[in-house]
Amino acid sequence: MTQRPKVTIKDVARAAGCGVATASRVLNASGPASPDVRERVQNAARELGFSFSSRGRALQSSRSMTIGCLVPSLANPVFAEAVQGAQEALAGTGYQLLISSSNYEADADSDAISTLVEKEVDGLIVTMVAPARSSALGLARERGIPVSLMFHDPIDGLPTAHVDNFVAAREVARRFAELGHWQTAFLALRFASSDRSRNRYAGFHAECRARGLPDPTLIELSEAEANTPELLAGILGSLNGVTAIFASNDFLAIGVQSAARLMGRCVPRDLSVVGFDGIEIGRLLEVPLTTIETTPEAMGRQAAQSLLDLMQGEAPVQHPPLPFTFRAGATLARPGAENRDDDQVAPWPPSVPSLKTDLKQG
Amino acid sequence: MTQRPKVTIKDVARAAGCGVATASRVLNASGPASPDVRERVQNAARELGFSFSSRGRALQSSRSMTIGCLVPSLANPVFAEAVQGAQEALAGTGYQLLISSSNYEADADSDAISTLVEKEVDGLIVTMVAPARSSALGLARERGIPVSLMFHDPIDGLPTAHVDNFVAAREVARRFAELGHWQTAFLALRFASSDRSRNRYAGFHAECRARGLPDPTLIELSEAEANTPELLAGILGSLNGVTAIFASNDFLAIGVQSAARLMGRCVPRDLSVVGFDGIEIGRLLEVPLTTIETTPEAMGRQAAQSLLDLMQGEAPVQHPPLPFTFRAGATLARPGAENRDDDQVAPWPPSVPSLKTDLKQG
DNA sequence: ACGCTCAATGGAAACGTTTCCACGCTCTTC
DNA sequence: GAAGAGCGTGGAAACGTTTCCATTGAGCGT
Repeated sequence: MTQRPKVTIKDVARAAGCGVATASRVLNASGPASPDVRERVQNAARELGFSFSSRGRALQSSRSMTIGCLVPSLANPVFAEAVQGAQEALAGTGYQLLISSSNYEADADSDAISTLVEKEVDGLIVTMVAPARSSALGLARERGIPVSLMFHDPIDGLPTAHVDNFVAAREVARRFAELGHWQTAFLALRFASSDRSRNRYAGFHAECRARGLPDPTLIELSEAEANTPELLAGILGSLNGVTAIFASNDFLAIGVQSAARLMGRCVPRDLSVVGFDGIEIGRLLEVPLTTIETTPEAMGRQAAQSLLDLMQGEAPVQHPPLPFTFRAGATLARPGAENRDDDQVAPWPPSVPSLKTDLKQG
Repeated sequence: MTQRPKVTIKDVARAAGCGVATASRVLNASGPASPDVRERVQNAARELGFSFSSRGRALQSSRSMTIGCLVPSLANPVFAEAVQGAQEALAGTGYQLLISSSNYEADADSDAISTLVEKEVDGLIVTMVAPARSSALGLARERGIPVSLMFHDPIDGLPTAHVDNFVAAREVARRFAELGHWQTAFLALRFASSDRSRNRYAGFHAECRARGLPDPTLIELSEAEANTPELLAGILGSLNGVTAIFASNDFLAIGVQSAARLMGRCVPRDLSVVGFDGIEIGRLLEVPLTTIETTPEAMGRQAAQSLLDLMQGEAPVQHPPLPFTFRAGATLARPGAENRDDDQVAPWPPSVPSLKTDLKQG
């Protein structure tokens, strides 16, 4: 409780009977010093309980040893794990993570970037709504702050740690098709603000097309719909003829399972469901979730490592996408024969044809 | 990309043809200034793209506008949500969160605290292995750094945002007893390093005693056992006569469900399970999890608010525990009649009697 | 013995800000 | 008309470090 005034390097120097320059050299092992004075300085520092002020250091060295990290929300375990991964990669390097979250709002994440830049972080690890269009991010880059992305597709000079959503989604379409599913749907939560979700839809859509399947129905859910099985059941009920659903994340997929149960439809006999992300819990369900398994922690680690490289002055290098695996689970099966009969909705209209411009080029 | 040199307040002052003091006053609206010079300074600042250096500011004001936050791991959604809550409470105050995680290791969290203190954070929000015994935390307090805790029980002068684990666990015992359960077990994951888990066991144990039930069997799982349904099933198989299990968190409880399924035992008919935390996913399971629902986000928010108050110089005030609710779910029922018969294990020995010293005083 | 080299050392500037203080000016007031 | 009040202003110190540079003294070769 004794609010003793902060002990500075001057105090140490005085106690050791030498100049501050010498004290600094000794404590940093950054220059010559006689054994004698070295000893005195170290003793003094120990006795006074000296520790460097990173404020003074930051000012003088113009490095804050701090990295800004922006994600949509830590309440989403995918991002939380990524941050954890970044954090682990940074442990031992002396860098600390300054975090910020945007709640999936484009304005908020611009503000957040600006704030982090004003805090003079030495680098940025970012997942945001629209990194390519963010002027705040552009400003940061102009100021020479190294930036690495997570979860996004590569953008010009910005290394990104990502999984290939487009390709992964095509894999899902392939599995659906091979089992004989015909009419499918894609469930999205924040389609407008998530390029991940859009890329997944794009890949899914592309592969369906390529195989001559009708375009998948795109369904954008509100938060309320996603979290309320009853509402979700209502929506699923309106999908006549759809035998397989690709949910843009595992939570949604699990929600679909429970909604289906509510409707008295059996997964996977009456309805197949595939998720995305591969969260742990999906494996433990009574009917384990079929999903694309990704490694958010590895993504965070890679993003942090790329950033470290960048900060070392290396040229930006884009790593290949991180691997994903198709986790078989038990929510995917051939469509039940009875569903084929009431298949009267003939030419399924493409749901979001204008989306093409945003699509990833495979 | 133009690595233009940082523009400082001196540049602004020069451009506006005034002294730095005046420029500072104008830009901070912290003192008098004529409309004329105010105008000139603001224009200059805008044109030069000036923004304050928080380094210089921090050094001068001896406030870093940064708060250190230590949690065991962001991969645990309970902590991630708490951090998110803290973050939200801090949004708009100008404070940023510097995060660190210890991976549930006592040494790591001492190191982390030291690092955060050296970074000269203005305050600390902490969940650690043993806050009462941590010398690093003591050091931080000696230096006059305000500290608030999350998830822990109150300790002398430290405000903590918490839920009353002891009382909540007694509630679980009460429910078990009322339904006629006799032999119960408590499943813990990191018993040694989690006072939360110990308090839950203590409350559970105390209420069982108070009702004349045999002491619950305490089972400490390894990470591997917790995450592998097969191993978990083996352990459950050895629990003769136990009809109800209280798991120290929801993940464990869900694991028990799937292990039980593996063993051909039906939840809740053959085995009742109750979890703790109230994670969202538990609600969406085919058999919704019965659990104690807590509000980690609110905990984070409260911890942040307490810290803000502390930093304003207010005396530490301990808020009452945050509310929890018993979420009914569907994994708890009367014990099946058949289990009562093979009830031959007579006097159940108290499993961890020496634990008493750690118990919370109700 | 003298000058040279080189290691050890400390003073002082610099980093970018805020704030104290003193100075000068204008406007009021007796 | 002079004194005082009060506002606007800028110089300079301070925050804690690192680093440049000059100074000192010892050791060494001739």
